[in-house]
Amino acid sequence: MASEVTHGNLDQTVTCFLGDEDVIYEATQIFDALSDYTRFRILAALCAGERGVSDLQEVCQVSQSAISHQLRMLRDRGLVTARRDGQRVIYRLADDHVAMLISVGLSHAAELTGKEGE
Amino acid sequence: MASEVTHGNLDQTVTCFLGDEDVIYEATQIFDALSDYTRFRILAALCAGERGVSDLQEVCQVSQSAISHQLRMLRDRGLVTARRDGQRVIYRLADDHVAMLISVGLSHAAELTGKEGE
DNA sequence: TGAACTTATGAACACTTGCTCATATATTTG
DNA sequence: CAAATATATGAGCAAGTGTTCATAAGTTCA
Repeated sequence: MASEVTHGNLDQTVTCFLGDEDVIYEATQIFDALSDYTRFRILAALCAGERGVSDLQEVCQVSQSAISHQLRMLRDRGLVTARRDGQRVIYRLADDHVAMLISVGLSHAAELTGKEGE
Repeated sequence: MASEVTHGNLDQTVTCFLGDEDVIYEATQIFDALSDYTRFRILAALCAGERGVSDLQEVCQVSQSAISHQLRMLRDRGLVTARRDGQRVIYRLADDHVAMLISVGLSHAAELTGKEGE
């Protein structure tokens, strides 16, 4: 039941940044990246560690081109970084903010869906 | 620095639900609701407590129709509930999952933007 | 160098989104 | 009831999105 997440002064944190357009916009951009099924799966997969493009392609079950386009967007937005390893390109999360949000989002989604991980 | 959020077994939570299409879809829907500037401001405003439509309209600086359309979407997705009070209609968050995500999102956005609330 | 393999990219397209405009519905007051 | 106020809704549209298709670019190996 309920997630293991705790957060002090919730309302304060929110009202604190409510007037700051930049911060709000940045927040919506992060959520936007997480709002697509393919991208969400990419990022969720990367939570467990770095992955090659072909691995991600298999996990997400979409075309190579589709994966590559989405990876580009995630790269452009600074959510993932890439490095080459021979013919392959390995992706990883740029930081753990995203992993945190995915975890929180999944927990709550599970709760709403009535599958609150026993 | 860093947010006050903590979360046990992050990777476990993620990999636990990674195979569950329904849960993943539900998660993307939540993030989608938070990915729009207007909706985000609506929800962030509601974090501080219930608000009437005209209040939200003023906070978000968009037309009455635009606010109403977005509120409908948030209602349809179960993120907010409404009650009538005379001529007015008062909205509030359906649960605190959303407040939590907004809080986490804002904190991280602030950090990325270099405004990590001192 | 030239295949084979892997990833990236550009164009095109169907589909979605968030808004505006006009209008309908609901509530209060005179 | 009629007018005023507050909110909701439907149609329409410009802009954005995620995919596919074709092709380019980078890497390895013979």
